[in-house]
Amino acid sequence: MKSKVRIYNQLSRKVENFVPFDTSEVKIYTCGPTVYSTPHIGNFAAYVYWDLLVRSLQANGYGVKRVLNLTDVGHLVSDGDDGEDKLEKGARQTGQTVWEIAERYIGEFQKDYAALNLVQPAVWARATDYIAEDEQIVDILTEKGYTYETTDGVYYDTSKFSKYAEFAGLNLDQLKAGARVEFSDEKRNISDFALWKFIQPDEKHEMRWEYLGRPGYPGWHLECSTIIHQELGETIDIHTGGIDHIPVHHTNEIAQSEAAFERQLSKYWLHCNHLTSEGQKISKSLGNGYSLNDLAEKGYSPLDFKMWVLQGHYQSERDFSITDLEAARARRLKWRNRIAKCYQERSGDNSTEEEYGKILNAVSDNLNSPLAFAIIDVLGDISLELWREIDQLFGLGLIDDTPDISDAVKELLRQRGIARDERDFAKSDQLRDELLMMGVSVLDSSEGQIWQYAR
RNA sequence: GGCACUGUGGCGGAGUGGUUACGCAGCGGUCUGCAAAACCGCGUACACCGGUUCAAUUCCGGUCGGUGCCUCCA
Repeated sequence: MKSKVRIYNQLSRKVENFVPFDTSEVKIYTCGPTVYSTPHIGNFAAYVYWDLLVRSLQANGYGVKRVLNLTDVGHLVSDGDDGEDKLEKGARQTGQTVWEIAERYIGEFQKDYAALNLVQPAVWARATDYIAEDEQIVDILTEKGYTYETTDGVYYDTSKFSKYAEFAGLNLDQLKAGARVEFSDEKRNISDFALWKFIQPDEKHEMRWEYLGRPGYPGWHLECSTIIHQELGETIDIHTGGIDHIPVHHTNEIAQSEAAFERQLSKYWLHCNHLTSEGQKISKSLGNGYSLNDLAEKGYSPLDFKMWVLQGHYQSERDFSITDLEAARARRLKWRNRIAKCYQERSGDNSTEEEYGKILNAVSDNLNSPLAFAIIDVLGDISLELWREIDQLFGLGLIDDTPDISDAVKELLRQRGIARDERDFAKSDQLRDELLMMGVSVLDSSEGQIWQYAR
């Protein structure tokens, strides 16, 4: 009944058998959002994929302790001097404080997170709650000789970390050739990054902490190293994030943590690919991309969107479109109406534990939910029990959204049945319309009436 | 410029050295007061050119195309 879990590991660039340090507590860290704008479908696709990771591990009997961070510290828009802090910018535009901005978007994010029926992490870690620990890590790195100071901050000297380029397969010599941004003259190496930023006397920056005798704030890679160390320890099982994090953010995280603690940061690294939206790249700076709210206005539930996400694979490039969302919605409705059929005891149950095993097998093989869905599609009549397990595995809210119909609706159906038996079609059609208004469609089969959800 | 990924039928999307993926949409049929659903059937996909092989969509090489990262981003 349990399956062998296999996942792609960026470290080896291969699909590997998953062997955790402790099966009762698999430690997972997920890079969370920067909370300065309304999250879009591209952001959420990532959390849907990682939700499937957590659920598939749980379905295979593993205990999971996952930490998800919330980047509520503003960071520069770019690495250059012209950058503006994202949170500070949002605050300036709305007249709110940066703290209010962070609070607002954390609320939005967590609301959508729940609407997508995503498994709650053990810890929601806010970057600003870990400033003292950030400073400790900078101190450790400084003691070990990995840092140097410039006029604008404390930098990490990447030339001191010999395997810096390994993780992403970087060609450091070639980086500069195609770089589109000017780098500070004070940096010793092109790939060096700020661990801590100083706030200049003329600089407006609401979020500030006193460190090294002057006001400043942490660099944007530091919080993940800090939070992992505080909440999960020196080595974790799985680190997840977006594909964009490989060359910079995760590379820097490894450099920080492994230099400071001299232990491997994570055994497995998973990255999801990005979404485009109707042919166009989604990015925060372009401001495109639907929010879950936008989809709701078009009549699609968050779980329709989740269905769409899970119809594809986390490592492939996906293009989101409303047409495809419609296909996902139709498929989900079809599944829900197979559940509705269970309430009506119309058929025998063909499902077995072995069939659930096939589904779990597919998902356990590097999160192949598209294959799992195909198995479900052709399974025929499934018991309510098996639907519960499927629901548990994917978190699609199939059963919650498909309750048995009320006694009042059942009574209307009964009346329609009588009218039809009496060949009073005017009345039966009228009752059918009435039921449809209530979201229930009635079909006449050779064995009598069948009801389904119309939406 | 460097590195990485990718090219499957109308759309989406798995997978495989030789056998139906699957979903949506479409067409035909069964059923039916009508409608719908369900069920059955259909369309003859694997960018191109070579190579390996008894056999390639599936392996190898090349060509062409698409995308991402190197700047915030999942």
